[in-house]
Amino acid sequence: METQLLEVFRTVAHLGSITAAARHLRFTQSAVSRQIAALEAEVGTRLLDRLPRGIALTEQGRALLPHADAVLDRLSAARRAVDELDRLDAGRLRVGAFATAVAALVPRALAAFRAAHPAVALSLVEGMTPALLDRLTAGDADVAVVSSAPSGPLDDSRFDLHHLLDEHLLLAVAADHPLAGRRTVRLAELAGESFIAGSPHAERTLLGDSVAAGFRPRIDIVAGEWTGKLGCVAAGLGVALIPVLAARGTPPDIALLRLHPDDEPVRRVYAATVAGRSRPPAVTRFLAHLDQAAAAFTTPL
Amino acid sequence: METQLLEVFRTVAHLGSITAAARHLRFTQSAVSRQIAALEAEVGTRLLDRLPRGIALTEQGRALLPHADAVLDRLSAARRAVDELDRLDAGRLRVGAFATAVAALVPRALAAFRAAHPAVALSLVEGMTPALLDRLTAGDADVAVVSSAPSGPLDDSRFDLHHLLDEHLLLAVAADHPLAGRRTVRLAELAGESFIAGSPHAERTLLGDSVAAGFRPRIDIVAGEWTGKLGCVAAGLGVALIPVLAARGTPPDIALLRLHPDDEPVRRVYAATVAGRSRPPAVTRFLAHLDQAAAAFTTPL
DNA sequence: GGATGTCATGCGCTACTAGCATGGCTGCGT
DNA sequence: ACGCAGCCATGCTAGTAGCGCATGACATCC
Repeated sequence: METQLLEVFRTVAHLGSITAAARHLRFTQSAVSRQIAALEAEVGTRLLDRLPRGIALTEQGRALLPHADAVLDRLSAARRAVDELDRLDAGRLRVGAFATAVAALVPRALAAFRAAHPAVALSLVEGMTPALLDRLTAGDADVAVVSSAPSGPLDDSRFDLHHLLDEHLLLAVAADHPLAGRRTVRLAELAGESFIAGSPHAERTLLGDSVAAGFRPRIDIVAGEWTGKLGCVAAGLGVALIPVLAARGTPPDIALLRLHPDDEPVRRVYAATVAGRSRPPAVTRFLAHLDQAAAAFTTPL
Repeated sequence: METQLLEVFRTVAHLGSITAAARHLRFTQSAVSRQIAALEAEVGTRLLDRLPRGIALTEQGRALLPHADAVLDRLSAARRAVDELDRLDAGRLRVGAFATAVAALVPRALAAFRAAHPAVALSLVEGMTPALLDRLTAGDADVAVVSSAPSGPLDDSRFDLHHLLDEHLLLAVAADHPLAGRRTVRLAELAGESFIAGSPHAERTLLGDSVAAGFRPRIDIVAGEWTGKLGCVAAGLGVALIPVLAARGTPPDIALLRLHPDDEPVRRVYAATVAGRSRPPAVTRFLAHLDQAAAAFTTPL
């Protein structure tokens, strides 16, 4: 029972005439007549009584009509559903992101996205890069904002990596620190400084890469949150490295210096999607907003 | 969006593979591949991600799938509905019949019909022949059991008349009446009898036709119901004509005589349906039961 | 690294279906 | 009362859509 036959049948039933239905559907009368005949042959019964003036539904025709209506209505609903998805008038977007990205980059992109496509349901999960990638492959997230270092290159061929930005590291020092007036600084100059880091083991901190190059920071204070680190820095307890992405709204008692390019560990930030799978429209669109948000973090310094 | 495409799409989605779906649907892989491509072209989006091992639904595919399921399910429901109607596993039968037919003929036919097709909803309306025919044309009844005389020939070309029987008239006399032992009687012999009839005007009674032939019955008692008439007859108040159809379960104090064929007014009983319209399956089947029931009223005398 | 699975696609053929024309039928209007 | 106009069915023809048979590209598994 092809839908066109049902469409024709519905029109004929509604207009009460094969000829009228043919005109309405831009067919010839013969075509419609034959389509009705085909439908009747398929269901094995007469659906219409041919009267001298038009047609009338038989019992079976009356039984079929509401089903035909329902089928055709659902069909257009199906089309609408897919179209809405394409036009981002519906659907969802499940984003995963690592902690620092949730500080500003991802929220800004999400805000811009929601302003443009308010009908799309958003969700955001913070997590570590490996966990985020697991979510991706499990189908629990549509896109994950992840970073490459220090956990090693994540060029796993199972993911499409859309490069967003290279995250620069800033050195936070107290506003009255001798280095506070400088624009850039070299690691070597910091040999005597006390570092406030996320882990007592230098290898697991933002300086992990530099350790291999021979630089061993002195870590006296361990703090997990950026706000805590900055508080220690402001109090003159030491210096800290913070990624640009986390350096939003730095208080005035803190000065931020850029590291010399040669000393800077490379932390590449990507938006990852599952390789081989086509990106849902919401993801494609969201990537553009991510790009825009990322641009705001690469130019200012 | 033709239903075959949806069927193919559903199978592919369910089996996770175009090749598997092709096997399942008895198509070649190329055919299925092309049908999916056609569906995708029609909705304007990719519905499947082609993976090295089978396929996976895209966001749009996931959105379409439940609709496809619903459409196909409804489609088979439609087919079932029509089939049930044809097999008399559903539907309704609305019968109209004149008063005497409701006494026994129609109830017996209905009972037999219901025994054979319990799923069909039955309804029965009693009425006069013209009103019944109006119900038919108005579409409020499916079949009407009507009688031709005395209201004149009803060969209106708007109806298909299925002849059921010629209703014979019986003369009811008291068991101790002089005529009680006879098998047949002529009208001329009844000139002196007192008639119990439905109307004081002989023209409007069952003898209406005979009036034209010169027979004028003496009507002393008017009774509308057959039971009332028979009561009067049994009490020796007179004689009465009753149609065979109403002579069911006659009490023992009544004797029934047949009129001489030449004196008998012809009352032809038909099952009428609207001309030009195909008969619903229930009606066709019911006519057979009516024929059977009618046979029981023609043979016994 | 060959073998085997996946899906896409060019090619030829068939079969469906649309249009055109005609014919039969019925009811309307003159 | 009779022709006419409208309705639907159908024989015929042409275009095309869709199938199967190949083959090709690609990735995985043994």
